[in-house]
This record gives sequence, structure tokens and C-alpha cells, in this order.
Amino acid sequence: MSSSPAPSPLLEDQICFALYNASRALTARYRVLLDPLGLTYPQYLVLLVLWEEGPTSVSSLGGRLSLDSGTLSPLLRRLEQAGLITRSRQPHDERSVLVSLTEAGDDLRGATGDIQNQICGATGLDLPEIQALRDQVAGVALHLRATG
Amino acid sequence: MSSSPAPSPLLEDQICFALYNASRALTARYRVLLDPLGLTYPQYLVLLVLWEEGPTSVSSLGGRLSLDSGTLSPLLRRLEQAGLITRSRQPHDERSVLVSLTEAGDDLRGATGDIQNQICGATGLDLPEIQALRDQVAGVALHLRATG
DNA sequence: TGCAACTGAATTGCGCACAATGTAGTAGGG
DNA sequence: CCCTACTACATTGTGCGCAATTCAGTTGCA
Repeated sequence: MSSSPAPSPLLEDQICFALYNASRALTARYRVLLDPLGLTYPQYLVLLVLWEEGPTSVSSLGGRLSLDSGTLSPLLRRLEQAGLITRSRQPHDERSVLVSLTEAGDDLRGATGDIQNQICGATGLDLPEIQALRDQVAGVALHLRATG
Repeated sequence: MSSSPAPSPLLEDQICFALYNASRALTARYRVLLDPLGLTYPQYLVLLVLWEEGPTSVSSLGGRLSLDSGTLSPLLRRLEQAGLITRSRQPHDERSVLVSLTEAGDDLRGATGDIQNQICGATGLDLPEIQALRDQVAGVALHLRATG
């Protein structure tokens, strides 16, 4: 008590560790479900955007997912090699790359139908709780990105 | 409406993406604060445990942080090369490696004192809100890991 | 028109995460 | 005392995540 070793915060007290830990735990649950489809979790997120929006530029994907080309370029290359997407330069602007689903990529949508239910069940929360927590967490992320 | 392209969930509706995104956003804020100290965020977490517990085995660190030796071994090697920790085999069990802070590693504790306040401020929440959110998120992580 | 500034992707380098494997050390049963 | 099983850690390989750089293509302006 005399030299007071400074009050460094306990690990479990930190919101940051809670988010970091929960995010990894959730990704691990997704891994079990996505592995049979040959997908990783970030790849699945990219497909979600493509299923929702149709053909999308790399920069637009990056905007939705907050990922830069350093992450997306190799990820998209692997999806292309897997035959799930195609990449083509936009005619009116050769700098921009348009990412489109192949038929195989579109067909995967059906195979992922039940994943969401299983994940929600694994959280141990009911749907209103999940939605409330999601909105709170999304609000924090928005505030962090906006004031960065 | 005729062929019903299947109801794949919207990205923003997903609790998983919210956690994934918030975790990365928070790590990005830490990066700005930790970079001047030559630390990464996972390295900072390891130091938090060592400041709290004192000399700790690799497996104990892994238990606290939910990280395996594949992640911790190279991370600890970098902390050792930076002169912040030492690693030594336990005399009574040569399999176990005891991780201890050097004086430089212990001194870093003081330099990290204000980080926590700055991070809390960056979330846009007040302290009770942060604590409530932290407990909810930690509960989800616990449930996910326990039922995995 | 020519050229500087800008933009969108790709590449490079480094540090996690994590599965799978390897290895040294320990413990326990015969 | 062996021999097997087990444990703790290290290593290898793959895929993010992100900063920094490069490069082709575009835009704007003198």
C-alpha cells in the first residue's frame, strides 16, 4: 500500500476487452457454420453485401465493411478463385473494379439461410435483447469512427 | 417478388457485424494511443494481466485472454525483444514458461495511466452506460464460449 | 494541350488469430 | 523401471487487418 503500484485497470473491467473477446467468440461460432461452405467470416460479410446490393465496386464494399483495399484485394481474389465472384473494370472509369456474383455465388445464398438463426440462439439472448444490444454496439462503433 | 431471392439478412441488422465493427473501431483508437509506446493492442492486454497478477505462465495468460500459444508465443517473443518481459522455464515443471515483467515493463504501467479515460470518452457513453454495455457484451461472450 | 493533383486498386510488410503439427517434459499404470 | 498417455509450449501455414507505397487512370486548370 505504501508505494501504490498505480491503478492499472483490470482486464475484465474494460469494455474494449469485452468487445474484442465477444467478437472473436462470435467469429468462432460462425467458423463452424461457414467452414463447410468453404467461407471465412469476412468473406461471408462481402457476400452479404453482394446479395443485398448486386454488383458493387471495391470501394463501396470497403465503405460498407470499413475495410480497405489491402484487406479486400486478396480476399476478393480468393472468392474469385473459388468461382463465387467475378471482377471487371468499369467501362466508364477504368480505375474502378466492379465485383459481381457468379451463379455459384448467388446460389450460396440459399445455403446460408439458417446460419442467422443458429447464431442468434448461440448468444443466449432473445430477439429484442439482441436488437437492443446490436443498436447500442453499433452506436458506439459509429461514434468511434465519426470522432476518430 | 415472384422468384423471391431469399431473405438474406442485411449487414446492418446483424449483431455479429456490430461487434466485429465496434471491436475494430476501438482497436483503432487504442492504436493511436499505444503506438507512441511501441505497443499493439494485444500486447497491451498481456501487460495488463502481468501488471495485475505478476509473473504468469503462458497457459494462464492464454486462459485470461482466450488466446492460444500460436498467438502468444510470437507476441511474447516481441515483448521480450523489446525488453519488457522475460521468459523462463519453471524449475518444478520444465514444460511451463513463466512470463515476468522487467523493470522497463513495470515502468510502462505509469505511461498507460490515462489511456482508459481517453478510450471511455471516445465511446460517447457515460460511465454507467459503459459498465452496463460491458456486462451485457461480456455475458454474450461467456455464453458463446461456454456453449461452444 | 500539357501537367499537376487526385482517385481507386493492388501490392508490400508486419502483427495478430487459429488450426494443425511437432517436441520436450511429466505422470501413471503395469 | 518402462512405456504409454498427457501436458505446455513452440512452430508452420493460412487468412485477415491495416499502414505505407505504387501505379494506372482521371480530373482540373493554366
